[in-house]
Amino acid sequence: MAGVSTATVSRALSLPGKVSAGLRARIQAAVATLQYQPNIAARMLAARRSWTVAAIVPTIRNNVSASCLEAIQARLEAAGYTLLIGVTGYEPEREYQITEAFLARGVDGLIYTGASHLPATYAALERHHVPFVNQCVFEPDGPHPCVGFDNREAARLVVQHLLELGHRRIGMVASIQLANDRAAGRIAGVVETLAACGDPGWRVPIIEQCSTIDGGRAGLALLLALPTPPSAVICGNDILAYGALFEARDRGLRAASELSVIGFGDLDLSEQLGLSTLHVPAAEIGRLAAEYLLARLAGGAPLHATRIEIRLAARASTAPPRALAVDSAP
Amino acid sequence: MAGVSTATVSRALSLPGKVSAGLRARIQAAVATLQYQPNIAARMLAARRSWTVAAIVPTIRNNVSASCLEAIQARLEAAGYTLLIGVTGYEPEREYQITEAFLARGVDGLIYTGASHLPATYAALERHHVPFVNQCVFEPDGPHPCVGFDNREAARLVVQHLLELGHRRIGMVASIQLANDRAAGRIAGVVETLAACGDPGWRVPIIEQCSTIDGGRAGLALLLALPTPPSAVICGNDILAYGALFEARDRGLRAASELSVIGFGDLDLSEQLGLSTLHVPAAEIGRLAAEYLLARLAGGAPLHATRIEIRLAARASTAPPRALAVDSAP
DNA sequence: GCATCCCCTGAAAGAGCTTACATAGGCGTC
DNA sequence: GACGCCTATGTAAGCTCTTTCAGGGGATGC
Repeated sequence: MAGVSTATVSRALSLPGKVSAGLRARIQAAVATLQYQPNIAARMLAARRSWTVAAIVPTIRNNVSASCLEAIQARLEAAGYTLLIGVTGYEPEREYQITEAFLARGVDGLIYTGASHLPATYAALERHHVPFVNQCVFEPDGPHPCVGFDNREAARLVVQHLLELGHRRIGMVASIQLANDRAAGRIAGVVETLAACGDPGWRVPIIEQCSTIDGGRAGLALLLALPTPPSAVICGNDILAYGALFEARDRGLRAASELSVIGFGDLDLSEQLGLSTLHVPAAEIGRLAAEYLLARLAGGAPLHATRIEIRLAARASTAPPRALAVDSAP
Repeated sequence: MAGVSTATVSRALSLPGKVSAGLRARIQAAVATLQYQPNIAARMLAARRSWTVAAIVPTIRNNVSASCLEAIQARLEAAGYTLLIGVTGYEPEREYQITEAFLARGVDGLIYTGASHLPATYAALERHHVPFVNQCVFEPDGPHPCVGFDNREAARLVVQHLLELGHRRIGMVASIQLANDRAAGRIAGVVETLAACGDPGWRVPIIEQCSTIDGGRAGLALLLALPTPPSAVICGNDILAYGALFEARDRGLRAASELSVIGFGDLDLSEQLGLSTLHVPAAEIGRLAAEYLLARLAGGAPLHATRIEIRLAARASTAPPRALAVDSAP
């Protein structure tokens, strides 16, 4: 209709700079009147490029994941890419299957959460020569590109907050650390910091639970049943912390001075519930992860590891333990 | 490698029944040793079928959406389809763009939330002859297939619950009804039911707010600033209800007898927060929406409209209003 | 004024699969 | 025993784009 070859149309659409202005206008007019839309399958086949990137996350049931995904999507779309989302449910085997499925679909890049993936997953990535990035972890010395923060260091911040408030008997309700390096990092951070700066006589009790409200409740219940229950509880994430908070409330432990609870992640509701927590800038992580991949896809060699600043959001759920609070009264 | 033609391989892979057992085994062995993976782009191009279905939702920031999506994904995967997710942020124009993008990608079917979409969106769907279904609405007489419940009827259930508790002064914090037929349906249901069964002297105040915690807080604040503030507040969804609950708490309105709040949706946290709400079986809706599409894709003519049963979850946030509570005391 | 070079465009060859159609056996039937 | 039909497999023609390569035409330089 524009009186040109298909080659020129193809160029006008994907490399507008390579076609003269007159032709480009004619082609665009024709495209508009014909409502022409390129067949993406044919484009993928011919160009060996899908303009598709996949993000594989353990869950979409929390705002941190959602923010992350939204940020990734926004950045990717601006660059003309489509986002595919995979949800593993924290199962490495499932993650591998999803990886294979996406690779078969010809995704141009992948974004993972955490750095601990099945060897088969890494092998598949290697075999297809597809770039990827691990988000929510920071391992500058590791072999894989990443965007995030050091979970041990984050845990240290949390512990120090509690130590400064005067807590000595500190417990933890962690999420299952098997196949979850972020959970493992947080546990390690708590243990290390307490070993270095805490009461030498205190062996920190750690309960691993599924990341649900009920998991948090059960975890706290177990901690409170100990002969010497802790005065402060660190939770592996905010969902567990909500559970702990609700369980404490139901047991009549209302004030933070009776039991301090601190979380990890800073979900939307955490501020409203007065939960002290480690704030994670999810949207920024997502955006930078997408940025990394786009740079790779454009042929660049972006920074291997990007560090994200985190900060502690101290709120009402943490306070000096009762004994101290009394001591320090005038 | 198996000594057969590509046609036979293709058949062995997609229509195993049409190939003899011996060859099938030979081919599968070859596939395994070569780690052969079909090129999906080529398959899409040749078969004019992408084995991809898209779900377009307003947001993924709540558990109802997430449950829905997970259920859709599970059902689709079982049938060999891949799910593409689009997020509109409640913007019809964006929804249209996403639709066009997915259509260009050759999706085989689409799942929408609600039934009010831009004419351009419906036109695009029509033009491509792609089947779709609207979930979370039930309009047996409407022109479009749907899986869900009648939002008016649901609102009626909520109003009746409050009326039965003895509330007469009922207000509403709704989500923005522009371009959101579910919000509009709920508002209409509240107004109608109250007009029919409520106090004739009471004109129900309705505040529309964005579906956020802060929206809920602001909405409640406005209602409480009225000359005759309501004794019970219906919220368009649970997020708004959380906001209302927090605002009420911060104002010292602790008991449901001072101010009853009821939501819509029944998110994970609602039970913990003691929020009365209309329970929506999100996973079932998602599963059935996927089921509908799969049936269409298989050439069938499934039910045009599927009704989902809903129920009211009465919890601590609703109670008889104070005056009545006192009256009914012995 | 002619040669050189560069820019723009077109022709044509794939990219890797599916599927309609052709073909070759195998079997049942009369 | 021959004919016909059915099933299993092969042949080859697409599906719709991208991209290499070649060529034409205009501008530039000497």
